[in-house]
Order: sequence, then C-alpha cells, then structure tokens
Amino acid sequence: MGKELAKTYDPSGLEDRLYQKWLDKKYFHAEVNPNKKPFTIVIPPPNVTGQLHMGHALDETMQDILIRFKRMQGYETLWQPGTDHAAIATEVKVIEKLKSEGIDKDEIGREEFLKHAWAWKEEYGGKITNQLKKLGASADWDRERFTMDEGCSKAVEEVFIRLYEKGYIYKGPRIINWCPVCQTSISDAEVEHVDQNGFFWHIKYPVVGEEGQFVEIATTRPETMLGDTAVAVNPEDERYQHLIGKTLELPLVGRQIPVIADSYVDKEFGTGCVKITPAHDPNDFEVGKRHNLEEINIMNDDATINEQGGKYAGMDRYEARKAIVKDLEDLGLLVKVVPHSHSVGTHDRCKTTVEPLIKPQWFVKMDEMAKPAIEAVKNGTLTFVPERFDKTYLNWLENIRDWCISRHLWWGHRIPAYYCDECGEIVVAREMPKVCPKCGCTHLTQDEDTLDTWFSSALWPFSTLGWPDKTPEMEYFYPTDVLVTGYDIIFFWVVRMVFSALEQTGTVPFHHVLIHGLVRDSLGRKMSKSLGNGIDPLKIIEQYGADALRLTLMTGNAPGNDMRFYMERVEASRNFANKVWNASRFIMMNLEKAEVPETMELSALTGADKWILSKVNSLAKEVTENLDKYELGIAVQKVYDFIWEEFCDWYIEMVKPRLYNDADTTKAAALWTLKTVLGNALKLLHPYMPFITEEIYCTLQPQEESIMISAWPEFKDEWNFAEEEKSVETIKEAVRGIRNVRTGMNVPPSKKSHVYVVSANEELRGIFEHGKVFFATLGFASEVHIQADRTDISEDAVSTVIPDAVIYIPLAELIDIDKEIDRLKKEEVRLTKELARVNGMLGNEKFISKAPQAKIDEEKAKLEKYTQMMAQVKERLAQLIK
RNA sequence: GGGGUCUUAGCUCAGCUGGGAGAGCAUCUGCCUUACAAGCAGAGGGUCACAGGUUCGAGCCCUGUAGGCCCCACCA
Repeated sequence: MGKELAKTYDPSGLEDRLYQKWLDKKYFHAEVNPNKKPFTIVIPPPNVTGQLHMGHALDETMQDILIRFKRMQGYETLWQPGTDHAAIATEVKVIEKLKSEGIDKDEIGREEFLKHAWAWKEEYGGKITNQLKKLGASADWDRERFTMDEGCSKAVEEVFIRLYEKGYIYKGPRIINWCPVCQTSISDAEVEHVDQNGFFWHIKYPVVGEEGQFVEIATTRPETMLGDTAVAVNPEDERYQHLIGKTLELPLVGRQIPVIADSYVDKEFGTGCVKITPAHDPNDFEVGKRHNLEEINIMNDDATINEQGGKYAGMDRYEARKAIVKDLEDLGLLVKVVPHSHSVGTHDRCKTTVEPLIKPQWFVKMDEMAKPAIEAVKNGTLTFVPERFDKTYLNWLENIRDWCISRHLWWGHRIPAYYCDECGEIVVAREMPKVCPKCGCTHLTQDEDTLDTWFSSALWPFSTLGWPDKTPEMEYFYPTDVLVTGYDIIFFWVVRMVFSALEQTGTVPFHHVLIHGLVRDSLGRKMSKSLGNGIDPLKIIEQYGADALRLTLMTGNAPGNDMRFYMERVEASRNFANKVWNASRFIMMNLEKAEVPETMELSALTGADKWILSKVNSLAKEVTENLDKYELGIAVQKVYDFIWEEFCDWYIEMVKPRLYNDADTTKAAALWTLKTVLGNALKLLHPYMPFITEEIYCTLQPQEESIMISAWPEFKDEWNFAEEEKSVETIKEAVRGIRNVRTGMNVPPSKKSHVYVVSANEELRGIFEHGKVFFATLGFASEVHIQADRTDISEDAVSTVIPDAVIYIPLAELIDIDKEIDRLKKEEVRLTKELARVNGMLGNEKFISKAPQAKIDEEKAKLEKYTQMMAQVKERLAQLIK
C-alpha cells in the first residue's frame, strides 16, 4: 500500500475515523449464534443525563478490554449498553431547569412535568453514550436500552406484581429516612452517616406529684421532645428503680408521659434516662412498639414543626431547637450543655440531614431472598475479583433490612398499586381495575409514588435481554459472564441484581464480579464537583488520545485498589504509544523496500529471529492466562515490557545490519520476523489500545480488514525455541557487560574498540561466534575476537566477567588500573556474598532434605556459576595487581 | 462496636500460590547513532512500618503494636 506513517503519533482525527469504520462494519453487533460460544457483559448503566467522568472511563475501559479480548478469541461477544433514568438526580435537575424558567413543578402537575422530563432526557440522553464512544467502547449500540423504556418497564411491573403476590412486597407505616429537601423517602443504603460536632443537652423532666423531683435526660435533638411519649431507663439500673411506672410532665408541652423500663437503654451512656420519641427516631419507634406508646408526628414533610408543636409550629427544625433550648433555660430545666460528636444520617445525593419519619411506604421483604444470594457466593457460583469483596457483599446481606422501595417522585416507574376510593382496598395489577374487587366501587386511584431507581437497575442483566419474555437472547446470552463495577456500588446494585436474578430467573445474573477502585486526583483526593478537582476524560482524550488514557487507567495499580491520576502517567502512556508508532514506522519503511514472503520456513530464521518469535509466543500464552484471571494490569505490563525492551531495544537493533545489507541472505527472514512479531504484539495490545493498533495493523497488512476481528495469538509449540532464547540472553549479557565498561570509562560510541571474548567453553564460543555482529553494532566493537585463551590480549585491556567467559577491551590510553581494580573488587564482593548465600543454603541439611529438588538443583547451578566467575575475577585481579 | 485495607527507592505504586527486592516519574553521567530526544546507553538510590512467631527459607503466612485510609453499625 505504501502508506506513510507520520513521524510522531497523532491520535486526533484518527480515532473518530476508525471508530466510524468499526460502526459501519457492525463489528460491535452481536447476534444469537449457535455456532459460537457467547460472552456477555452488561454495562453498569450511567445516568441518562450524566456526564462522563474518570470513574466511567476506568469501568468502561475494563469492560472493553475483556470484550475485545473475547471477540478476538472467537466468542460471540455482547456488550449490552444502556442508561439509567436516575430518578432523584434527574428529577432534581429537571426541577431546577423549570425553576430557572419560572415554572413550578407543583403548579404544572405530574403529567406536564413528565413531558418536560422526557424532553430533557431526549435532549441530554445521548450525551454520555457519545462520550463512551470517544473512549473506544465496542458496545452493541444497536441494542441500547433505557431503564424506563417499554421492555424494562414491563420487567419492573412484572417483578413488582410477582413479589407482591408472593408476599415479598408489602406496604405499611414504618419509620423511614425522609429527605426534607428532595421530599421523598430514601433507602438505608442512600443514607450516609457523617460525624458532626453537636451537643448533648441535659434536660430535667419534672416527676408528677413529687414537687422538686426530676428525671434528667440527655439528648442531641431537643426539638424532638415535642413528640416524646415516654422516658425509658434500663430495667437493671439500680439508680432508677423507683422511677419506673411513675409519670412525668413533659416540659413546654405539658403532656403526661410514663417512665418505662426497656433494655435498649444503655446504663453507662448519658444519664441513663432516654426520652422516647417514637415518630422521629428508629430506635424509639421500636421501643414505642414494644410498649404501645403513642406516635406523635411533630413535623411536616419539609422538616418544619407542625401543629402538634404548639407555639413552635411553623419553625424549621433547627429554629425550633434554638427556641426550645432557650425556653428550657428560662424555666431552669436545662441542666447543662455538653459538646458531643455523633454521626448524623444525611442524604447521599443532597447531603441534607435525614429526618426519620413514620410514613406508609412500600417495602421488599429481604430475609428470604437474601438467603440464596448469600449461598451463591458461599458455594462459589458467584465470585468476586479480588476475592476480598465477597466479605463486603456477605456482610451487607447478612445484616440486611427490608428495602424501602417507594419514592415520592414523579420521574420513575409508577407503583402499579390502586386504591379503592370507597373502601381503601389495595389492588396490585398491570392496569387500573375497572371495579374494586372488594366493594365493587368503580373509582380507583393509582398510587402516587414511584419506585427506587435501583429497583429497575436490579433487573438490568435480564430486563435488557427481553425478560420476562423467553427471548432467544435470554436463552443464549444469559446469564452474563462478568460484571465490572466499583466497590462503592456493591450494596446498591450488585447485591440487588443477584437476589433479583435468583428470584426471577433462578440463576445468578453473572458468574464473576470484577471490582475496581476509585480514580483519585494526584493528591489522593476523591474527584468531586465541589472540590473542582475532577479531570475530564474527554480533555485527556483530546490531548493525548483515548489509547493513552486507557493505558494509564490500566497500569500501576492493583485490582480493587484506588488509583491516583496524574498527568506524568498519561504522558508516559502517550510516550509508549509513540514508541509503538515509531517502531512500526521503521518496520514498514523497510518492508516497502523489499519483498517479504507470506510464509517462512522456520529453519531459515536466525537465532535472533527465533529468540524474539519464541518470546512473543510465550508472551501470548502469559497474557491470555492473565486476562483469563482478570489480571488486566499485569497482562498489559508484560506487553509493554516486551514491545519496548525486547522488541525495540534489542531485536530491532540486532536486525538492523541485516536490513541495511541487501546482500544479506537472511534479510527476508528478518523482515518476516519483524512483521510477524509486530503483528502479534499489536494483537495482544489491541484490547488496551484499540485505535493505534488498528491503524498500524491495517497499514502493515492492507489485505486485513481489521485487527478487531483478527484471531487472538495462541501459543504454538513450533515457535518455542528454548535454546535460541538462552543463547541470545547470553549475548545480551555480554553486550551489557561491554557497554557497562565503556560507559564507566566515558568512552563515546564514536570511539570503536576491539573486543576479545575469552572462554574455555567451546559451545559458548560457538554462540559468541554467531553473535559477533552484535558486539560490533551494539557493543561498538571494531573487531571481535573469540578465543579460548588470552593470546594477543594486551595487559592493559579493560575486562568484565560473565559466566564462563571474560571479555577484554583494549583501551590502552584510557585504562586506569586503579579504577579497573576497584571494579573487579566490587564484583568480588558481590560474588562473595552470593556464594555465601548459596553455600549457606546448600550446606544446610534441612534445606537439602526439605526443599523441592528443583530448587536444590537451581541453587547448585548457581554455585557452579558463581564459583567459576569468582575464579575468573581472582585471576584477573592477580594479573593486574602483580 | 464490627469488618476491610494500606505502611516497599525522593514521589506514585507493582510484587501472582513463601525460594536471590521491581516499574514509571524524578536525580546523575554520556550520546542530536539514518524508527523514535515523547528517544538511546549507563549509574546511584530500599535493615520491604515495628516486635514476636511458623518455616530449611518470610516483603509475602500467623499474632501483636503504631500510624493512615475506607466501609458497615440504632450509642439517645
């Protein structure tokens, strides 16, 4: 084709073009194909109105790597994409937008509001998926889904009805977490506990009928006293036995409340007397149930005090607190105020302090469904990678409480429950019933609330495949293979998908859960909007390319750990891309100048060719093994090292003399090897760096359509050359020795020197004889002599010792005998240490009797090697010192 | 209160089932060698937090200590 590659790698322009090509060719599209094995991943659906951040970039990159790897291996790979309606987040955004236009949500009403919300979704919904495309994500966009599309909504309805009919969904007044700002209930998982410095207010409640007698309680929330219906003490508490059963007068309110005994009270904490407010505290709620206490709700939905609060009605909860404390103080009932740090529940989205309130809500009963989900991990049907996260999962499930699924929102799946206007009968059904089955009334009203976002995302692995219908996709692609997500979402999502899938489909939704950590900023801080320290993946892509970003995200950190993101690492990745680019450019330049045979007799290859071929062969094996174990970072590190060190720094340099000499009979072999090894290395790199590898691969082999659909390299026995690998390693060691000596003496590359390799080992001399050319090109030798003894070598030659050989470099005018002796003595010290270690091991009877034979043999071989090298060093020293 | 995790080179981090301490960046020394200065060739730099234990052998396993981070939990 003769297409020239630019001198430096420039990803801009190239990436969009290649992505479009892949789309046009439908490479991402998966179809049910009985002739192939399926491999499926469902994307954790990003919020439909969201914006791509580094966390997504990491998550999607990992999935794309696995998908591309499996696709090349010949699997029918489905990466199922889609987005989540993100109930609260989206609703809040829409409300804000309407507000800015002067429109009030409540004025326009539900129907009109939803029109605006859908319009918003249409406008911004495509944004994040387009951003995923910039990353190179090879998801099957033809199958894109949305949690509120028809199919997913049908699945939601189906599950709700099934669970209701089974008795797993119930409605009841319970104390729930209420967000006064978002004006909705939220689940336990959405409550974030934050430590706050508050106060302990000690307050006296007078004992009725006993003038001057008080009970001292301590509270962090004095305003809730308006709803107190008892004071509790521990039944074992000697101090307060006489109080149990007595009646107190609630200050400011005047209500008479009993002193009750309940073991919930901790004798050691506070005063040992606890005010009980069943309507505004989850614990007190439980106590209240046990003692049949009245539940007095003192708050409105916006956390202002209601008419139950008497003179405080209308005040905000914090205003009321101030006023109440002040009034108590005036009455002389405030004993003291003690600073106290405690954890306060806040809404994870808006950070508002949650108000526990009693409200009728819908719940999912968890105890029964949790069991098989626990079992699935315990018996290995479902595994976490890394393994330690199964503890997080199990810990949550084993302590799970019923799941509050109703939300006082409009944007979401409306609860399919209908109430009879006459008798209040609840009917759960797919459609509004015509008549009430109980009283025959024809007026029913649908429940106003919608479902928790996670209720629909819990069904995502199968709702996207067509469930509850028995679709071919469900048959073929389900259960999915692996779920990739962050550890921060195990409770919210992973757990709920697992128990939902087990309940509805009878199987786990995926076999493995690959967990990753958070991407932090360079100082280790969480990237956040409020800190303004977020790094925009799209900006990085624009500047350095998606490949560089992807490589950065995949290197330098262990699975499941958080990583720090800093620009130096992106630059390092970009530099690697450039390295790959230039090596390929070099190879293509040479390929243009000569004919390269399609196939090559392996016997025509030189030792160096066989060495690198053998290396890339075992690399393919290792990388495949690592990828199979989800060791994505280790795998790419190996490819990186191979390409940069072995292939570029050694093989390409070794092969240059052959390329520059048209008379060289092995030139074709060199070209064939360069092309073959590069091709395989590119394939191994492709899942990580899809764009650059595609561009090079198709330029290198214009007859190939795409690297994406090329076959993944497999280990081949006939490419395994153990002997050549060893020989080349020996030569490399010798060359390194020569370079070392020369650099140590500040000899510039321009100054060539003779090199004498002296070895009594005939086989070794043979190897060096073959490697002569490498001493010349890589070791700056003008002449190379391989010989069995020191004949013709001047006394003042510099030397270096390698196993079974000594290399001499005569540099008479440069030699500094003292420096030379120093270097040899350093080597002597090193060898002495090594010998001591090896002798220590081999001299230890217990080592000999207990260590594996292979290890013993290894150490014996080392002993021999070091002994021999030591003899050479000593001999050389003797020559110099005499 | 429970659980998890971390402490390894100046910085950021790897180190798979225990068998001679690694990378990137930074630093120092040479090189504009016709693929690449976003590069090449070298060098320096670590009692692997501390204390015990198991083992022939521990950065890796066990126990404890100190410090950091995270998650869960109803201390009013």
